[in-house]
Amino acid sequence: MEKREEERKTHVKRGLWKPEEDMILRSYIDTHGEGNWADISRRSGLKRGGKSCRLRWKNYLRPNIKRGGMTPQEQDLIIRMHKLLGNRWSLIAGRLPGRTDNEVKNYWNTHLNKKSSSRKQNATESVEASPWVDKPVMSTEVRGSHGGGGGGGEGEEDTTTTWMEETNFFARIESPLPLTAHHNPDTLLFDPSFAFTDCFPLL
DNA sequence: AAGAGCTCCAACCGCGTTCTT
DNA sequence: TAAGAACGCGGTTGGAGCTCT
Repeated sequence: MEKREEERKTHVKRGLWKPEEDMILRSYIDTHGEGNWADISRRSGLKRGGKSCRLRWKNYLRPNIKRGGMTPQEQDLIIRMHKLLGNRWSLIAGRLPGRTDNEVKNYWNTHLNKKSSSRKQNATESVEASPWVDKPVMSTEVRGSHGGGGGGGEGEEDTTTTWMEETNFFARIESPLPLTAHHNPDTLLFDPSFAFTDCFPLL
Protein backbone atom coordinates (compact mmCIF):
# COMPACT_ATOMS: atom_id res chain seq x y z
CA MET A 1 0.00 0.00 0.00
CA GLU A 2 2.67 2.49 0.97
CA LYS A 3 4.65 1.56 -2.07
CA ARG A 4 1.72 2.18 -4.34
CA GLU A 5 1.04 5.48 -2.64
CA GLU A 6 4.64 6.45 -3.20
CA GLU A 7 4.37 5.47 -6.82
CA ARG A 8 1.19 7.41 -7.24
CA LYS A 9 2.75 10.51 -5.77
CA THR A 10 5.76 10.39 -8.00
CA HIS A 11 4.01 9.49 -11.25
CA VAL A 12 0.80 11.45 -11.01
CA LYS A 13 0.87 14.84 -12.61
CA ARG A 14 -0.11 17.80 -10.46
CA GLY A 15 -0.60 21.51 -10.66
CA LEU A 16 -2.69 23.60 -12.97
CA TRP A 17 -4.60 21.89 -15.74
CA LYS A 18 -3.69 22.67 -19.31
CA PRO A 19 -6.34 23.32 -21.96
CA GLU A 20 -5.36 20.06 -23.71
CA GLU A 21 -5.95 18.12 -20.51
CA ASP A 22 -9.32 19.78 -20.11
CA MET A 23 -10.23 18.78 -23.63
CA ILE A 24 -9.23 15.19 -23.05
CA LEU A 25 -11.16 14.93 -19.84
CA ARG A 26 -14.22 16.63 -21.26
CA SER A 27 -14.36 14.49 -24.35
CA TYR A 28 -13.77 11.32 -22.34
CA ILE A 29 -16.64 12.16 -20.03
CA ASP A 30 -18.81 13.16 -22.97
CA THR A 31 -18.47 9.71 -24.42
CA HIS A 32 -18.22 7.55 -21.31
CA GLY A 33 -20.05 9.58 -18.73
CA GLU A 34 -18.82 10.71 -15.34
CA GLY A 35 -18.16 8.54 -12.32
CA ASN A 36 -15.54 5.89 -11.70
CA TRP A 37 -12.82 8.50 -11.55
CA ALA A 38 -9.99 6.08 -11.02
CA ASP A 39 -10.95 4.43 -14.29
CA ILE A 40 -11.24 7.76 -16.06
CA SER A 41 -7.78 8.76 -14.94
CA ARG A 42 -6.35 5.45 -16.15
CA ARG A 43 -8.14 5.18 -19.47
CA SER A 44 -8.27 8.75 -20.62
CA GLY A 45 -4.50 8.87 -20.87
CA LEU A 46 -4.35 11.79 -18.47
CA LYS A 47 -1.56 11.39 -15.98
CA ARG A 48 -3.79 12.73 -13.26
CA GLY A 49 -5.22 11.07 -10.23
CA GLY A 50 -8.89 10.21 -10.09
CA LYS A 51 -9.44 12.77 -7.40
CA SER A 52 -7.88 15.46 -9.50
CA CYS A 53 -10.03 14.55 -12.51
CA ARG A 54 -13.14 14.58 -10.41
CA LEU A 55 -12.29 17.94 -8.91
CA ARG A 56 -11.49 19.48 -12.25
CA TRP A 57 -14.72 18.24 -13.75
CA LYS A 58 -16.84 19.24 -10.81
CA ASN A 59 -15.34 22.66 -10.30
CA TYR A 60 -14.56 23.75 -13.80
CA LEU A 61 -15.56 21.60 -16.74
CA ARG A 62 -19.03 20.49 -15.81
CA PRO A 63 -21.77 22.05 -17.94
CA ASN A 64 -23.80 24.86 -16.36
CA ILE A 65 -20.93 26.05 -14.22
CA LYS A 66 -21.43 29.73 -13.60
CA ARG A 67 -18.28 31.81 -13.73
CA GLY A 68 -17.60 35.31 -12.60
CA GLY A 69 -18.52 37.36 -9.60
CA MET A 70 -21.30 36.56 -7.20
CA THR A 71 -24.47 38.56 -7.49
CA PRO A 72 -25.70 40.43 -4.41
CA GLN A 73 -28.48 37.85 -4.14
CA GLU A 74 -25.99 35.03 -4.14
CA GLN A 75 -23.85 36.82 -1.60
CA ASP A 76 -26.81 37.31 0.63
CA LEU A 77 -27.84 33.70 0.35
CA ILE A 78 -24.35 32.50 1.17
CA ILE A 79 -24.24 34.63 4.28
CA ARG A 80 -27.61 33.38 5.40
CA MET A 81 -26.88 29.79 4.66
CA HIS A 82 -23.53 29.98 6.37
CA LYS A 83 -25.19 31.33 9.42
CA LEU A 84 -27.56 28.41 9.34
CA LEU A 85 -25.27 25.60 8.36
CA GLY A 86 -21.75 26.66 9.16
CA ASN A 87 -19.04 25.49 6.82
CA ARG A 88 -21.23 23.03 4.95
CA TRP A 89 -20.04 24.32 1.63
CA SER A 90 -21.52 21.61 -0.49
CA LEU A 91 -24.95 22.14 1.00
CA ILE A 92 -24.69 25.87 0.49
CA ALA A 93 -23.47 25.41 -3.07
CA GLY A 94 -26.36 23.07 -3.67
CA ARG A 95 -28.70 26.03 -3.29
CA LEU A 96 -26.73 28.16 -5.71
CA PRO A 97 -27.23 26.85 -9.23
CA GLY A 98 -24.01 26.79 -11.19
CA ARG A 99 -21.79 27.41 -8.18
CA THR A 100 -19.47 24.84 -6.70
CA ASP A 101 -18.63 24.16 -3.09
CA ASN A 102 -15.05 25.15 -3.75
CA GLU A 103 -16.13 28.45 -5.24
CA VAL A 104 -18.47 29.21 -2.38
CA LYS A 105 -15.80 28.30 0.14
CA ASN A 106 -13.21 30.47 -1.59
CA TYR A 107 -15.66 33.30 -1.88
CA TRP A 108 -16.50 33.08 1.77
CA ASN A 109 -12.88 32.94 2.85
CA THR A 110 -11.76 35.82 0.69
CA HIS A 111 -14.74 38.16 0.71
CA LEU A 112 -17.48 37.38 3.14
CA ASN A 113 -15.44 36.12 6.05
CA LYS A 114 -13.87 39.52 6.47
CA LYS A 115 -17.17 41.26 6.00
CA SER A 116 -18.92 39.07 8.49
CA SER A 117 -16.17 39.24 11.07
CA SER A 118 -16.16 43.00 11.04
CA ARG A 119 -19.91 42.90 11.29
CA LYS A 120 -19.62 40.44 14.12
CA GLN A 121 -17.36 42.79 15.96
CA ASN A 122 -19.92 45.55 15.70
CA ALA A 123 -22.61 43.18 16.75
CA THR A 124 -20.88 41.94 19.86
CA GLU A 125 -20.45 45.45 21.05
CA SER A 126 -24.17 45.93 21.27
CA VAL A 127 -25.60 42.47 21.58
CA GLU A 128 -25.96 40.45 24.68
CA ALA A 129 -24.68 36.94 24.37
CA SER A 130 -27.24 34.38 23.40
CA PRO A 131 -26.76 30.65 22.95
CA TRP A 132 -27.65 31.12 19.31
CA VAL A 133 -25.42 33.99 18.50
CA ASP A 134 -22.86 33.05 15.90
CA LYS A 135 -23.50 29.41 16.35
CA PRO A 136 -24.64 27.92 13.15
CA VAL A 137 -27.45 25.46 13.55
CA MET A 138 -25.35 22.97 11.70
CA SER A 139 -21.84 23.38 12.92
CA THR A 140 -19.10 21.24 11.49
CA GLU A 141 -18.95 19.07 14.52
CA VAL A 142 -22.47 17.85 13.93
CA ARG A 143 -21.17 16.40 10.72
CA GLY A 144 -21.92 12.83 11.71
CA SER A 145 -22.23 11.64 8.15
CA HIS A 146 -21.22 13.96 5.43
CA GLY A 147 -21.82 13.24 1.81
CA GLY A 148 -19.28 10.55 1.36
CA GLY A 149 -19.93 7.33 -0.21
CA GLY A 150 -18.81 5.89 -3.42
CA GLY A 151 -21.51 5.65 -5.98
CA GLY A 152 -23.82 7.35 -3.56
CA GLY A 153 -23.96 10.40 -5.74
CA GLU A 154 -24.54 13.80 -4.21
CA GLY A 155 -27.39 12.83 -1.92
CA GLU A 156 -27.55 16.26 -0.40
CA GLU A 157 -31.26 16.19 0.21
CA ASP A 158 -31.03 13.03 2.25
CA THR A 159 -28.17 14.40 4.26
CA THR A 160 -30.09 17.56 4.96
CA THR A 161 -33.03 15.63 6.25
CA THR A 162 -30.79 13.49 8.37
CA TRP A 163 -29.02 16.27 10.15
CA MET A 164 -32.23 18.12 10.64
CA GLU A 165 -33.60 15.09 12.38
CA GLU A 166 -30.41 14.55 14.33
CA THR A 167 -30.17 18.09 15.54
CA ASN A 168 -33.85 18.53 16.16
CA PHE A 169 -33.69 21.39 13.75
CA PHE A 170 -37.36 22.15 13.49
CA ALA A 171 -37.90 22.05 17.20
CA ARG A 172 -35.30 24.76 17.38
CA ILE A 173 -36.65 26.98 14.71
CA GLU A 174 -40.12 26.88 16.12
CA SER A 175 -39.11 28.95 19.07
CA PRO A 176 -39.30 32.65 18.36
CA LEU A 177 -36.28 33.96 16.51
CA PRO A 178 -34.16 31.14 17.65
CA LEU A 179 -31.17 31.22 15.44
CA THR A 180 -29.27 34.36 16.04
CA ALA A 181 -29.16 37.62 17.83
CA HIS A 182 -32.63 39.06 17.94
CA HIS A 183 -31.17 42.35 18.80
CA ASN A 184 -29.12 42.76 15.73
CA PRO A 185 -31.25 43.56 12.71
CA ASP A 186 -28.17 43.52 10.61
CA THR A 187 -27.60 39.85 11.07
CA LEU A 188 -28.98 37.14 8.97
CA LEU A 189 -32.22 35.67 10.06
CA PHE A 190 -33.89 38.67 11.41
CA ASP A 191 -34.95 39.72 7.98
CA PRO A 192 -38.73 39.24 8.17
CA SER A 193 -38.85 38.40 4.52
CA PHE A 194 -36.48 35.52 5.04
CA ALA A 195 -38.14 32.18 4.79
CA PHE A 196 -36.46 28.94 5.63
CA THR A 197 -37.86 27.53 2.47
CA ASP A 198 -35.64 29.97 0.64
CA CYS A 199 -32.81 27.79 1.69
CA PHE A 200 -34.63 24.50 1.56
CA PRO A 201 -37.07 24.72 -1.28
CA LEU A 202 -37.28 20.97 -1.32
CA LEU A 203 -38.99 20.87 2.04
C1' DA B 1 10.62 50.47 -13.89
C1' DA B 2 11.07 47.03 -10.50
C1' DG B 3 10.50 44.33 -6.63
C1' DA B 4 7.88 43.59 -2.36
C1' DG B 5 3.66 42.52 -0.51
C1' DC B 6 -1.03 41.14 -1.04
C1' DT B 7 -5.20 38.89 -2.94
C1' DC B 8 -7.68 35.32 -4.78
C1' DC B 9 -8.62 31.01 -6.71
C1' DA B 10 -7.36 26.38 -8.44
C1' DA B 11 -5.73 22.37 -6.75
C1' DC B 12 -4.03 19.27 -3.19
C1' DC B 13 -4.44 16.73 1.17
C1' DG B 14 -6.26 14.01 4.80
C1' DC B 15 -10.13 12.04 6.71
C1' DG B 16 -14.75 9.95 7.16
C1' DT B 17 -18.32 7.38 4.88
C1' DT B 18 -20.14 4.12 1.69
C1' DC B 19 -19.70 0.53 -1.64
C1' DT B 20 -17.79 -3.74 -3.33
C1' DT B 21 -15.66 -8.07 -3.07
C1' DT C 1 -18.01 -9.67 8.42
C1' DA C 2 -13.74 -7.60 7.23
C1' DA C 3 -10.74 -5.30 4.19
C1' DG C 4 -9.79 -2.50 0.53
C1' DA C 5 -11.36 0.70 -3.02
C1' DA C 6 -13.93 4.61 -4.36
C1' DC C 7 -15.91 8.80 -3.39
C1' DG C 8 -17.05 13.33 -1.33
C1' DC C 9 -16.14 16.72 2.00
C1' DG C 10 -13.82 20.68 4.40
C1' DG C 11 -9.33 22.65 5.39
C1' DT C 12 -5.15 24.25 3.59
C1' DT C 13 -1.56 25.60 0.37
C1' DG C 14 0.85 27.38 -3.77
C1' DG C 15 1.40 30.45 -7.19
C1' DA C 16 -0.28 33.72 -10.83
C1' DG C 17 -1.67 38.19 -11.22
C1' DC C 18 -2.47 42.62 -9.23
C1' DT C 19 -1.37 46.71 -6.34
C1' DC C 20 1.55 49.53 -3.82
C1' DT C 21 5.80 51.86 -2.79
